[in-house]
Amino acid sequence: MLPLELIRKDPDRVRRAAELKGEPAPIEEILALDMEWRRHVHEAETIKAEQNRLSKEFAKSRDSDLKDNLREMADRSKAELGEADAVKRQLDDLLLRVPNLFDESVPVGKGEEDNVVLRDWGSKVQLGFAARTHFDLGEALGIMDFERAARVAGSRFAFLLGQGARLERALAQFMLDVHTREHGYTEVLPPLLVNSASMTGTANLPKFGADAFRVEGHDLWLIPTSEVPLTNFHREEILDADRLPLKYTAYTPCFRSEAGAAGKDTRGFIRLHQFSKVEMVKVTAAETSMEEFEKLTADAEDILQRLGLHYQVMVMCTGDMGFAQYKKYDLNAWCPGLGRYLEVSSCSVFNDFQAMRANIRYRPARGAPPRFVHTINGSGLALTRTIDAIIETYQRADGTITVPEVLRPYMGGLEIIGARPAS
RNA sequence: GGAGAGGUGGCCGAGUCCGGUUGAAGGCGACGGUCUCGAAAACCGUUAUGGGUCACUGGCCCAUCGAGAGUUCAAAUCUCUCCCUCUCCGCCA
Repeated sequence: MLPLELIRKDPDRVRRAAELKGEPAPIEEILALDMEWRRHVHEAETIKAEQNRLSKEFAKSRDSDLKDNLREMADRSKAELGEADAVKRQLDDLLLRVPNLFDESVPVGKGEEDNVVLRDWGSKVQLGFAARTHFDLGEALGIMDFERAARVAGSRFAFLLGQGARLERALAQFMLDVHTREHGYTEVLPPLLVNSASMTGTANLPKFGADAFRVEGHDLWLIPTSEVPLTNFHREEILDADRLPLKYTAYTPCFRSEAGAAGKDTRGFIRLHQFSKVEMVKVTAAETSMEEFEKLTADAEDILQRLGLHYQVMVMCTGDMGFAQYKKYDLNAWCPGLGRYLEVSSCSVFNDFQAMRANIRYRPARGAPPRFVHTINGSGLALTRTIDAIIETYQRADGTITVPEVLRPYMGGLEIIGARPAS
């Protein structure tokens, strides 16, 4: 969330950012409620101060007139405080619905069409034959099964089998190894269910509850991304500055209801209720967040490059970057079978927007007052779609798939998926 | 799941029965100072967070002892609900 102080001092800036993001922001209501809240708080505290003073006097005098007077004061201060709390609750709820500001470098735009490709790496693979889709190849090879998944769970689920399942395991190992050994991240195996406070901390609540799965009868949600447990790991903490930046990575399944995505990407291993992802999360000091954001993006790109996948880096425009993000890059990998790029990573910097919600602070120097940390996260990478890009990029004319060299050690030396045994 | 014990400041730990100058003793740690060539020891001092307000590089006030509600003039202390931790039993991977 944004500091109330900022909305008081510079409401126009907040209004403009919300407008360009295409998000409604209840600034007028907030300002009105803020005034009302402060009026009640001031009144309540004034009465309470006097009541506290006289109460000490009563402890000595036991004067019955004074007691009557105090009882009346207690009623009044309680009533005022009740009013103040009620208004504050409304105010806080509205504050959680105000979108984040965005960085100067973010292009202004309305939607997808206004995103800007910053750079690309590699080039579209020349196969020399008609490219097939990953789901076509995957089903033919018996490494993907959508039909049985529909029977066992429902639409938007998939089975990976045999060398396909192994491919995902290999990718996860490979990514985690690179991030932990070379990029300096700490590997985490987090809870896959989190409470509402955590979901609010990362801004998945209150606005986006419909996108996640909730466990019936419990205050628990299936994580839509491990960003939620990783970022909330330090919720309600004050960290020492010399510990920053903290860097975490986790391989987990992610669960999304995909409400509102009806009819979109229904074919293939693209938009599922459950998919897995290696996530990277950084907790940084305010001064270094933009730099660390670029580095985190580079860490994700490093994986794509080692896998030999052609991709582009796209900076999301104001209208497409999301409610909570301060700046966001999407990494899109080329899939020749689909004939389009698939988003395999989304890297975002939030500044203190999540930190304020999750109340994660750090002490810049000894004795200095605490400040909110900045949080950053990005996929490094989404496993499912990376598998799609690999299958489509490394497909061979006979429908088998070459295993990218960096993955072979993780696949027991296997070079080709689907090859018939030599015997 | 059953029975019991407990959750207090950066940490340890009093206080809770018998409610009141206790935002909280004492210890440890950390920081500043005295001493010393320097260090250690000793001694002195400092050491929570959020918020409101004002004649604002400071003062005054309010809140916070797991969370929430209640009783009371007054709650860390009494009552209720919830959450969490520990021990034992049961059950399991």
